[in-house]
Amino acid sequence: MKNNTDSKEKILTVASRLFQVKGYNATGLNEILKESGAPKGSLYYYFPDGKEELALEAIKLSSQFIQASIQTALAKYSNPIEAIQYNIKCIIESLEEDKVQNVSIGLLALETHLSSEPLRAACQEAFYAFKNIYTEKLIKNGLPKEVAQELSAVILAMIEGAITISVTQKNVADLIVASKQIGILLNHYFCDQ
Amino acid sequence: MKNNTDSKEKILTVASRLFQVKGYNATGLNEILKESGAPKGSLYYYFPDGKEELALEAIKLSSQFIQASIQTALAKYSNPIEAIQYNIKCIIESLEEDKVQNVSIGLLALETHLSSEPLRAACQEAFYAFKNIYTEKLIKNGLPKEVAQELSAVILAMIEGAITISVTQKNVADLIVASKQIGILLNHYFCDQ
DNA sequence: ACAATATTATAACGACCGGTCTATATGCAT
DNA sequence: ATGCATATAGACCGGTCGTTATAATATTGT
Repeated sequence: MKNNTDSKEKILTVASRLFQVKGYNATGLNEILKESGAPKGSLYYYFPDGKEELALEAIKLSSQFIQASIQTALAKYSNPIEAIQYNIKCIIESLEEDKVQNVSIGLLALETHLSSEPLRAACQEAFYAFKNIYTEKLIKNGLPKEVAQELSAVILAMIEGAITISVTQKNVADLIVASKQIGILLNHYFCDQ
Repeated sequence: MKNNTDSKEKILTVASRLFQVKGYNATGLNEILKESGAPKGSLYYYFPDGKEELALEAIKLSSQFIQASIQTALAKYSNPIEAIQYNIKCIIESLEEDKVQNVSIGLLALETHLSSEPLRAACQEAFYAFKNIYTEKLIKNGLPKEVAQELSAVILAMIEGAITISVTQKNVADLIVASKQIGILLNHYFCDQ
């Protein structure tokens, strides 16, 4: 029998967004159901292990969207500095439109790393995947692998941190500064080659 | 009547730690009371506006401790690069001892920025204060004010982001890398003077 | 049409939540 | 000792939480 309804997808889509924006602990299952219009029986039918299982799949879905965003942005320019700065520009635009969706899993990572090993591991994997996209872009432009890996760790950390501070301050100033300084730091590596 | 017991302080100290580590929404008042040994009546006696008021004071207390840590670390060396790297080294040591306490308010900031304006504003103020400590160190070492402000925004973002990723990965590799690259970035500014 | 499977629907449950309230205890000054 | 102000103690409340259970309904294939 084929799945002919959308309940699973609706639940997952709403959960993915709410978990990213409000966090795991501040998002209730009833809230997800209300917003998705799905029946409660379906939630446990599709996610029999409950909230944690739903969150695990939501993190994976979020990670895929974020990866796609990073990839799309990085593909816009062959120059890695421009590409990464464009990637940050896209994040800035999202935040300015009050869309905190699919730009960060930082909140989920911070709130679950001690309370749920499966969720921590999923966030770790997501961060690893994000870093890898930056790494590949840098390698493709001539940086040695170890340097590329270091720099992508720095880029991701700076973006995550700048998002945290920017949403708190309700302005994107720190992301703009981060973008500029990432450019200066990367320039140091590329122009010294 | 003099306060001859420590209930207010105990509540606040436990709350400060638990809110930082587990977050606001995952920490229940009954948990704070249990751990602090304080009576529930005292909680509402000292914090009549409830959980949010407690969290507000907890954020301020956390901020003071973090500021003190940054200041102590930065005072260890006159050279700002060494000082900031020492500051990060202290954070690394805390994380390695499984002490996520008084190193970051990132979790609190991310989970409350949309749900509580007083808490968001308190976190904003805290971030501003942290940045200011770095800014002053950089100015004292000859950087123009605007540059110093940009760089401290970057330093704080990188530290916050690297903490997020490090606790998720359960290793401090990204903080170590962040420390090194902050050195390289700052070197670019100081050696170009 | 029927059987098997998938999905829905929803009441109920125990646990926990933040907050309220009132009686009592404590501390201090007179 | 008494009275007043401060602080404690803990029962209670209505609400929400995540989960379970079960019956009903929908869907699909033969």
